[in-house]
Amino acid sequence: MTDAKMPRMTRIQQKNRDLIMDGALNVFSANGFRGTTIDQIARSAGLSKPNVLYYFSSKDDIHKTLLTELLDMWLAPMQQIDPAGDPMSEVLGYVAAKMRMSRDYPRESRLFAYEILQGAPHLTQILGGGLREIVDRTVMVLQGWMDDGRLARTDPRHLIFSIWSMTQHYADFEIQVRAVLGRGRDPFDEGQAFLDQMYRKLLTP
Amino acid sequence: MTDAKMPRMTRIQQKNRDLIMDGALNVFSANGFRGTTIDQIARSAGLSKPNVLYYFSSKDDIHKTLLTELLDMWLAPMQQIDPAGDPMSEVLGYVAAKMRMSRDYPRESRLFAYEILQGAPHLTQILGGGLREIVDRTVMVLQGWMDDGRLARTDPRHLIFSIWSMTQHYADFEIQVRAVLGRGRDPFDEGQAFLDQMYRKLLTP
DNA sequence: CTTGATCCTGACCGTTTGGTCAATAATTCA
DNA sequence: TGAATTATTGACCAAACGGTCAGGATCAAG
Repeated sequence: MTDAKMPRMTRIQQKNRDLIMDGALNVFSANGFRGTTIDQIARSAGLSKPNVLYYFSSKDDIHKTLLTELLDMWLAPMQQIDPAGDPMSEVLGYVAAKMRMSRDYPRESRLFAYEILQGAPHLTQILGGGLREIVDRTVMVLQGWMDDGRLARTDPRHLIFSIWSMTQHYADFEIQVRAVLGRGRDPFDEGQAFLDQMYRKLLTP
Repeated sequence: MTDAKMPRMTRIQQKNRDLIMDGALNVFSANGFRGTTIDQIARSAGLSKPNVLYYFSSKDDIHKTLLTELLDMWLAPMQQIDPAGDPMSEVLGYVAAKMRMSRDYPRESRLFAYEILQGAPHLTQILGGGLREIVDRTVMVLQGWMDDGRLARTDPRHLIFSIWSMTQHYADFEIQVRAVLGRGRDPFDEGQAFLDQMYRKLLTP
């Protein structure tokens, strides 16, 4: 689904577009859209500014492409929840997966955080459309488990919000977290342990 | 502590500085620091750009002043936790207070969210200094309650992180929350109910 | 090697932006 | 009232920024 749509893509095109996406992710996630210049992206990608604009028509184009390319990967963990699995394991597994995302892909987390904060100018369709459907599907699964008495009753949608906010907090506000915890501690390990305990307690029937 | 330090402040100065602070809060919280122009602040305040720069020396100055002026108010709820009060009520009261802040002061929430996301260029001192002390004090109180068996054991610092992230999520990512919930629902009321239930369950010994 | 397509860049352009300043208006107060 | 202080603004500047373009370099294929 990723690259099959454009068979006529040179190795150079492939490589440079990848470089630009990575550079753009660096800069956008650190400075937001308005705080990012094409020059910074070019420098981070190791290319010249006009060369960047040879592959993408505008800064907006880069940003939009980056968001849409990363969205699937970003939402993947929720879609891997298995309705046939053990409820507690599935939920805790999802929490752990999201926590791993925050640790391993903080740039992506911040990129989306900026976008939503900004009012999601490039994601409005997805927010009201695809995302809601994905959430609804998960809500059904959770609701089913609760109806079966295999999970304590809670509002499934706010449960999802809580997982999103708490896991992404460790990536988006990492500086604050580290400042409060001090040195020599691993925010992600500790956070993972805390969340595991928290959701086990909350969701045990 | 707020205005007593500068007795020689005209009514006009007082009024215009307030207008600028409010306009700046509007624009900064919506667009972030780099996404904000002095012209936008001036327009939102109903003043001209040079007039804004008559009261503040630079855009940076406006931003810094705004952050420091709002910080106390932002951290107030945590300092109102009463070590002599009932543990569960105090914690749930704090959660409710933070939730009310998200509903009533979403601009402030987003302002700080942008700042932390950005790497807190204007708050580094406060993050490593004052904030940590305030948190430490609260951590002591919580730890005491847990040691006395009046609250279930958890990591107090990560408990605080969870409260911050979940309550502020409803302000910072309000667009996403509303998109997922759909119309006709009150995110803040529902969120408050969810959090109340969640923390009651988590913290009951 | 030749040719056509792809790739790359220095120089450039118009606009936006943070900030300045001299001049004018309004306010304060003796 | 009148002088001194404070408040306000249009015009302006230099730097930064998004984006363009003509022309040259590189590459793939016959």
